[in-house]
Amino acid sequence: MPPAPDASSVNDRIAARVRELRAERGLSLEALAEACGVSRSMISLIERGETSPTAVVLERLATGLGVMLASLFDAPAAAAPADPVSRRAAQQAWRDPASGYLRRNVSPPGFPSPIQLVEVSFPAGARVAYESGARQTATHQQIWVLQGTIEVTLGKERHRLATGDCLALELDRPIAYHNPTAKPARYAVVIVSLPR
Amino acid sequence: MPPAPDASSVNDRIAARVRELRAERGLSLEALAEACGVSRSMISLIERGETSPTAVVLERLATGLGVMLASLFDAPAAAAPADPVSRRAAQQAWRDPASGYLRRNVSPPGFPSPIQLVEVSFPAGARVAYESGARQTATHQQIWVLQGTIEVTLGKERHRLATGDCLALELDRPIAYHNPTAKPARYAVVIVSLPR
DNA sequence: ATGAGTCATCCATTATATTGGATGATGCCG
DNA sequence: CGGCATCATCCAATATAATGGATGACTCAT
Repeated sequence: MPPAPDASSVNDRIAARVRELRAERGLSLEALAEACGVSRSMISLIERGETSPTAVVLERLATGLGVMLASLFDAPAAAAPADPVSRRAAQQAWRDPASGYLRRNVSPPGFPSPIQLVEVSFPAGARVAYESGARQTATHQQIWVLQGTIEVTLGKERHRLATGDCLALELDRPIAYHNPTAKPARYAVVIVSLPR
Repeated sequence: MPPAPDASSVNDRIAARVRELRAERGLSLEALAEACGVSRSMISLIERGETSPTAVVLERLATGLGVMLASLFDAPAAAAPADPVSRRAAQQAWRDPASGYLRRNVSPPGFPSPIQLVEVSFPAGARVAYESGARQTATHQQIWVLQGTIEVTLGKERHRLATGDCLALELDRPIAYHNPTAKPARYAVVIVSLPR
């Protein structure tokens, strides 16, 4: 196996990650070797990026370190979390001029989280529709009705949701919201975007 | 490297995945070998699960197949989506005998979604605490107060949340909930677990 | 100063990953 | 039918992953 132009990058990524994980757990090479059934010497070589571990060794390391195998290729985490709390008074709200619905972003805006939580107040009779578009990420949503009744149409599937009901979906088709009643409704949308 | 009890599983997972990906792209071993700079023979061995490829080989395969390295370990996709809607009446609720709080699982139970949505009704003065424990996944949460006031203590950080406020966190420390008021509170917990 | 313990790296050996050429099976065409 | 092309697997040689013991650096206690 001749050295490849990218060899140093994947082995170096693994090296940095294993060092990081071992340090976090306060383990010596010996202790980790016992925990995962890979020799001290091999772990040392891996941590210095001087070898390219096989899949079996990777899996053993992951198991011994208590992480998913895929995460051994992850870059180190960034620092300095932002404010984890968003106060209602500071939450950004936006009213759609066409339908009159009010959309409030509930989640703290600067905090690194895969979760986006949105509260929507939806007038009687209101209707709004979105094309989904092609995405590089998988967008998962759950729509939870807090008050009133709405209809959600995903592609050709229509769901009528009463207070407390919840619809889970992956956003891969056009989606439309409708309040078919004479009273306003309120609902929460939980949005999580994941790489495919 | 003696054969490990789990050796066949990771190598077999990779084998199935590479075969699947190559077939989808209609490539011969020769064509794939040229695309990714790994020998035909080696790809054949990998696809039959007869070897454990190193990280450098894995990365080359991923690049040549146009997928993320981590996805080479993926199991084949499951089928048959479940009911995407959960009705309030069918949602499982559970009352904690010690503190009296009521916990309702809002999310549709069988639908494959990374999101878990839970509604909690929390009596006046109630207090509940959890140790976080070591985890193989990163658990992200957002706690949104729907009614009343609660205090959430994450490790040594205490947050007082009023109606409409939202706290985002990663669950990596002990966490405690407290209702310091004379009125009941209600809050939603959005939980997303991601592989590390 | 000396001895013991801990830790990471070096060293020589073994195991196996990785390769390019050879081989056998299959299908197509004249 | 024979010849050719394509394809996956076999084979022997080379490269390197993976190991356990040895070694050197460092810290601490006497």
